[in-house]
Amino acid sequence: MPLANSQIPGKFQALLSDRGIRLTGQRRAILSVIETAKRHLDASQILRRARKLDASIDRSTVYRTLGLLKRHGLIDELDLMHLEGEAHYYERKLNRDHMHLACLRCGKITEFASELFDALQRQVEERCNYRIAVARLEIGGYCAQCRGQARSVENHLPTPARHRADPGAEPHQHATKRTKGIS
Amino acid sequence: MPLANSQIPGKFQALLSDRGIRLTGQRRAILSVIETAKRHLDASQILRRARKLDASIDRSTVYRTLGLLKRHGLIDELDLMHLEGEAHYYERKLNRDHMHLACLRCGKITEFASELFDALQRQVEERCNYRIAVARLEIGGYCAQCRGQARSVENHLPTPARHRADPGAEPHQHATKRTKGIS
DNA sequence: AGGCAGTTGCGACTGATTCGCAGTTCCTGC
DNA sequence: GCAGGAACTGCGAATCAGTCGCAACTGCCT
Repeated sequence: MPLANSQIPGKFQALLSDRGIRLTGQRRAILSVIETAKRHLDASQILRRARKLDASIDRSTVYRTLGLLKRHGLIDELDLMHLEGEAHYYERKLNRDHMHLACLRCGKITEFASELFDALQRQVEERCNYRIAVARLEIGGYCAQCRGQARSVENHLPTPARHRADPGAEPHQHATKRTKGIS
Repeated sequence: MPLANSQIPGKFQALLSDRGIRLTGQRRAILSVIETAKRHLDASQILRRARKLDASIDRSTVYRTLGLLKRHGLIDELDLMHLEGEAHYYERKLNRDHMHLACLRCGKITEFASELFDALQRQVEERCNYRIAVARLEIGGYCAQCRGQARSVENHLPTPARHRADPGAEPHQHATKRTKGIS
């Protein structure tokens, strides 16, 4: 789910075999699912789609392949503020680091890249004497559309009103719900 | 585990009762554990410590209280790059937002606040028309100490060396190991 | 002091992810 | 092309974090 869709299909395969990693049918299927995804997918969604290409693929293979790609820095793992469940989401790593904004009300995910973010990373490397491998900036908040609508957006805001009990717990969902569970 | 230890003990209690939230013994115990923690704790560690104050406290109470504090914006939830397991870590929210650097080799966590980070958040609010509630910037990389030592830090780096199989999977641990599992 | 809404402990449950193992397959060297 | 072995896979069971329903309990307001 890149900002610019500048990915050469099959690039993953080339990269992996260049590194002496075996290319199996299952891996090819999983890679192609990730490479062609138009939105962030979690492991169970990747499994479901990969099975359309190779019905025998197993859950563990998906997890093992995701681990492999992660270790090789080809994909990024996201939490997307855990808007629904604890699953992780994956996207192919792009040239440009970007952050993810998750609307706590509607669940919409927005991506945003910025020179300031790049500069911040350079500052960290310098000032903290760090070599950055992955930088994950995830923001939870309220999008313009949701702020436009009525209803309490008061959570997280410094509203020291008396006798106001626990604010609403769950985020509303006008975004697409997905079927849960893997396999 | 704040940058500056400028927390007034009992502040949480006051804040909660100000908001009409009932202060039970269990909550007091959990709050005090979080307020006095010198490092990031996950739910099971919080439970273990809270039980020293009130032996009857249950796992679910810890989770429910953490949820409460989160919703009220009194604590932040962190992943710390999932260096060990999938548990979340918690820290009391401070005035100043800061990022967390996790060394992928030794597991050390470093905190860092920066005007650039603040500026970046302002930019996001403006350019994306967003109201930010939580901003979580987590960085995985290699600290100076670990880079000083030998051994492959090549993961994640663009090293298209031929015939190099899967890079080492697990991060080494010279940081304190913890016992896993809750209750 | 009394009452009850808000909390709690318990035990069962779910969903995500991992693991050991035995069978299979890709890739290399011949 | 083909054999051999390391790398990979599917399977089933296990683990682990976190959640839930329910009946008993208790702060806190009046």
